[in-house]
Amino acid sequence: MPNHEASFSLQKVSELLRREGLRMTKKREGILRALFEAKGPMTLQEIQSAAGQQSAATPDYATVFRTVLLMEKLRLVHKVNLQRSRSHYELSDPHKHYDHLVCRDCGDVVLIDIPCPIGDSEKLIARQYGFRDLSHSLEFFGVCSSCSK
Amino acid sequence: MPNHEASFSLQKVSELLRREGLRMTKKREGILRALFEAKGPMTLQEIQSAAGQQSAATPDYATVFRTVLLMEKLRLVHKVNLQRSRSHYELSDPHKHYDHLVCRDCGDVVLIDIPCPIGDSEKLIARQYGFRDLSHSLEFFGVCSSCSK
DNA sequence: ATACATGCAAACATTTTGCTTTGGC
DNA sequence: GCCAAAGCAAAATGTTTGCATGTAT
Repeated sequence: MPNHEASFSLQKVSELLRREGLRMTKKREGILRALFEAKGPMTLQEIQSAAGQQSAATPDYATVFRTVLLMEKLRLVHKVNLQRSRSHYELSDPHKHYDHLVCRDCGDVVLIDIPCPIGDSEKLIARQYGFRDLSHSLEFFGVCSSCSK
Repeated sequence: MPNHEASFSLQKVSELLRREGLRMTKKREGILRALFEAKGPMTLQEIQSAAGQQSAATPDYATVFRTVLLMEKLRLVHKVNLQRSRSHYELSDPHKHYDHLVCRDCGDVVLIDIPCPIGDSEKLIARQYGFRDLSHSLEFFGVCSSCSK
């Protein structure tokens, strides 16, 4: 059984950082673990407190901010648009592509793992508009069943 | 030739407001015109200054904020996720569905009018997850040709 | 006359930065 | 020991609100 995790693990991130002359620290490890175990997109605050439970010491907010920024630059993490005041982040694990379904009323977020209807469009658009290195972000908004009552 | 604009005009918005006991004012008209004539998603600041050019007096920022908020509640306007610090807004004209292609480097936004591959998924998802009243937001990110050089 | 709409200024939330100290290699 | 990372606190940015004033009906 192929282990997809293996291609996107702390190990790998560690190596990636090394190659850039950067370091894998306890704090970064905690932050990454938090993201690995996330049930859905997280705010910086949520990442911070989840990271705190991973290892004893809760990282400073600025540390979380800068680490997530770094991961974003390395394209290991990306923002998710949930139409809220704070940003939410998620791992860019190529083996887990999730789109999101958000309740406009209570804000609940459901991960939907539909066979992504976008992959083909992506190539087409890249060619047509001369863009390269495409990715996309797809969110659905609606009213969930509890809020419909 | 059917006039699609007719179903989504100042007139119509005016009536909609009336029905809610609200008013169509000069300022609101300017703000709406700015949105009608938008070349792409706009920030509140951009809306403010474009509205100022529509009519002589530039509306206060708070007025723009509250007007856009109101239009959002009426579902005439929605936020677009461009992964920037400020929010961008766009008319929810049902006859013009645009998805966006954003350059990760220079931030340029291109409107793409592809035959939307999502409509079908929407119904499916609504049924499967018990959500109603679905809409979606789809953005592509990549590097544009100028930035590739 | 009565609300709704606006402007102005202040409050708030969140993100971002500067600088000092700590710690990985 | 050197340089990156972390912590702390302050600044910057963007959004939201309160209240007094203006204006449409």
